[in-house]
Amino acid sequence: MMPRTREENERIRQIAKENISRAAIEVFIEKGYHAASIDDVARRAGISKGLLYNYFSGKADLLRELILSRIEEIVQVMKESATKPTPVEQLMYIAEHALQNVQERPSVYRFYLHIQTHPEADEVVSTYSQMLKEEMTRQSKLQVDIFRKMGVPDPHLQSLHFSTALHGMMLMYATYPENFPLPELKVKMLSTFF
Amino acid sequence: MMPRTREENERIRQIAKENISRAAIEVFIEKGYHAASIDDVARRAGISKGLLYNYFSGKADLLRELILSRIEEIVQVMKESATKPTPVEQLMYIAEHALQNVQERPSVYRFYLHIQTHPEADEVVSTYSQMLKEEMTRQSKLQVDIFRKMGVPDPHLQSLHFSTALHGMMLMYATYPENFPLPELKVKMLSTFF
DNA sequence: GTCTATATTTGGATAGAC
DNA sequence: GTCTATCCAAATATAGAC
Repeated sequence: MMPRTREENERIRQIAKENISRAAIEVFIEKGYHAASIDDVARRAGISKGLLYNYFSGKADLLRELILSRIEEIVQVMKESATKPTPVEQLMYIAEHALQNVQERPSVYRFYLHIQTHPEADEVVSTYSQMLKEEMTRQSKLQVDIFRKMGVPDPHLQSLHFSTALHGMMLMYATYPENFPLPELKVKMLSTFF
Repeated sequence: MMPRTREENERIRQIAKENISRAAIEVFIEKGYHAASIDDVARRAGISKGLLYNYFSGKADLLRELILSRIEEIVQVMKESATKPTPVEQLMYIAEHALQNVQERPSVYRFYLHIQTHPEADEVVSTYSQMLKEEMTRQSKLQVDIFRKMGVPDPHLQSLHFSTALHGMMLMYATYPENFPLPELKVKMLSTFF
């Protein structure tokens, strides 16, 4: 039997890591970051607690991984939106994506909102939550540019107004998924902007 | 020396309880419910851990107290709004109060949002968070009635639209207090409704 | 009423066998 | 690579002295 190459080993290790990450977000969503134990995550991933430490240095490291992939996701969406031809289409893309996302997986949005509202004094969580916040600030600057290209009077204020409406909807839907008519509200909201 | 009456004792006990509750919300806001320890709360209240158990049956009981007082606050505001003569004034009162509240104490709003986004599987927190959610649902029904009195075409949808905008602003301000021009956005938002 | 000391539990992290 | 057994720290809760 051929010995495995270094790359092959690396790939296998990567798959194992992703399996654990997936288990982690499931468990964190269900029980919350603090209430979830390493053992919960390991069991969900189908491995032992000891082995988990072979892949992650601890619970904080698991959270870090999830936050980084969330950031990746956000950056990706903004990049995709930039490929659209007109500013309005770009903004529509951002809104559609955000709302579709929360509609499909409200608990995921809930989780990151939960993390974002974590008190700053919690060193572990707040470090990573800070990174997420900074990325969103960066992306919101890009959004201001889009409004600027549209030629509205006060692009900065208009952009914040847009984000406010969007996040309001996401928050409401994530909190009351069963009673919130997202499609109707979406139409109502977008029609006030475009 | 006169022996203290039962009422007097009760009053003293009540003051002690309130002191602990105050300490609890301070500590919970700073460290988060899970990360905060009973000992943290006791120290903040200036008493020993043992004594705290004389007043509260545990950490969950402390949270319960805080949630109940938050619910009390919400009910109070809605009652006050009902004394205003016209529907528009009632809604303005609700909005003004909510925004003033988040502006004065963003961390308090943050804390309750953090609690509200807590996963349902956490039996302790979710029981009380559920109570808060139910009260907000109750109050939102009252708000629909106000819009109905205004005679708008779809009071239910319009009321949700209003709440969405309001909560969006509160969320944005609580998340980015330094960069969010609340007064300007408030004017912008209210002008689209009235 | 109040505190100190202690019992108990939980869970993060490590060591060592296989 | 993987698991089991164990260590250790932290935190809840209680008991008992003052």
